[in-house]
Amino acid sequence: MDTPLVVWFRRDLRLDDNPMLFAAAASGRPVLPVFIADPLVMRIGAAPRWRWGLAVEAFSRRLAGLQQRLILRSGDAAEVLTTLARETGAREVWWSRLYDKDARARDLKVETALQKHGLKIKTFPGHVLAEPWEVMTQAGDYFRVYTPFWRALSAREWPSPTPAPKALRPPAQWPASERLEDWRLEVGMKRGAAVVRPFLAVGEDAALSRLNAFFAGPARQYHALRDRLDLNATSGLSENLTYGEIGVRRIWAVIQAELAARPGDRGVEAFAREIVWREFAHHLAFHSPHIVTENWRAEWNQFPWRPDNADAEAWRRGLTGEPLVDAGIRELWVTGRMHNRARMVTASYLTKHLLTHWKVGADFFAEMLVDWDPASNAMGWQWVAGSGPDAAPYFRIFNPALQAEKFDPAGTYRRAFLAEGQASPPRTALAFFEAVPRSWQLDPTKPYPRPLVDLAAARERALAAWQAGPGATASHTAAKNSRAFETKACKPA
DNA sequence: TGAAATGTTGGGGCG
DNA sequence: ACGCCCCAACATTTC
Repeated sequence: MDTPLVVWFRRDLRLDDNPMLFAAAASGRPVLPVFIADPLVMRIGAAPRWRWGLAVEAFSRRLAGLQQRLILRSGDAAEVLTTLARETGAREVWWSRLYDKDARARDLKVETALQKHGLKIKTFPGHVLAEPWEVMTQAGDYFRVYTPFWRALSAREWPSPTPAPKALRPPAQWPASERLEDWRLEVGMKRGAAVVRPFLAVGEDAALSRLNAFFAGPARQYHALRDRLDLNATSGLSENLTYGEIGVRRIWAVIQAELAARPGDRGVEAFAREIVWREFAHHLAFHSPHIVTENWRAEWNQFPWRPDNADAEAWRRGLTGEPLVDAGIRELWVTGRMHNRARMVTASYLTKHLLTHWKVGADFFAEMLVDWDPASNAMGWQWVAGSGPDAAPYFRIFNPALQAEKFDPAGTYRRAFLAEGQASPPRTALAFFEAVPRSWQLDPTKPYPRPLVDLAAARERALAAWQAGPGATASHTAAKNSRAFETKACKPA
């Protein structure tokens, strides 16, 4: 068999810890790497689409180091792959599996179409540590609560990362490639691209540097400091994981090595739990694909969420008048990302204080986040909203003022992103005004907006809505009632 | 990976 | 010296 293998890259733009590429190298056959600008790439949000292009560019260079190329094509994936196979004589197409609804629907369509043309398909793991069907309850069901999921997953060993291939056999002839610039992936970013670009760490080398820097520094203190908005205590790897510039098995291997050297290290353990939250999101997206578009818990379908509205627009613009909320949103405009704690606070504010549907917020994040991932984004929003997995037996409403006191005690984070009222605002705070559309006519010297809502009153409103709906049927209420009933019924007369 | 209400404790002021 | 009150700080309970 000397026909070339088509290896279709999507969210696995790396050489290291890439089981598909490792197998392709081991096969000894000519390898034809391809990236396709199909609707799943072209129809995502502006920021992730742009960032994906940067990942493709970096990965092309990496392949060039192996005297290889990344063929670029655009169009329907099934058609592109069929054409490419016809042009090159390839009889086999490989890819790394993805698990969210849209990707699976696309991949299934591609598989069917290619098989019709007599092409062989082979798919590989690598995007997650454990395949979604590998971590199940005793009863054979999928986990709906994080802690038992964590216990089940972390108790087991998972495949080691494969090394980067030293060589990849090129095909006898290179098929034509489109030019990345012609895809205009940056077009939706407008003024944002220049502002956000300096905050990115693009490509496999940058990702590995981040991993090393994290374990050389913040990892030890991660358990204590990861929630602090005013410190750089996180790994920043979400941006790279999204496009597969680093593999989770590589990260897991480093975690295990660190834990072997320092058993019970609380910082490293806490980091492992965050990595497993990502696993949880992907597994949920596989087992309950509706999580991306529908309330994960059906009892939330009657909740009086407001559709998109003027308050939500103020939220998107970082103009709610609630300092921590606006700081978070402006961090997103300026850096393309947001600290996880700020994501929770801004999401809680939109869904509770502004009583706006989580999908409005999830859509905005999908447009803006360079680390946007359908599974993580959906799970995160639904978790905060209350309609998702791992719900607490009470209505979780973050108080932005209290969260600011706890996680930004000196106001450093807020000052970093809120220019108004500062004599000489930091660059990051001013950058927000360069990133947003001019048509908004924002001006850093104008006064900071007054609060959109009274926190206490908005809290009461949300609480009342919950008690009238999901809270009335929540399991804890039922359990409490039945306990009370039992007590009465069982008490001797 | 919540917040507020409620309960407990202990120190200090003061009669 | 003592009891009482107040309140902050912390812990626990409740939603």
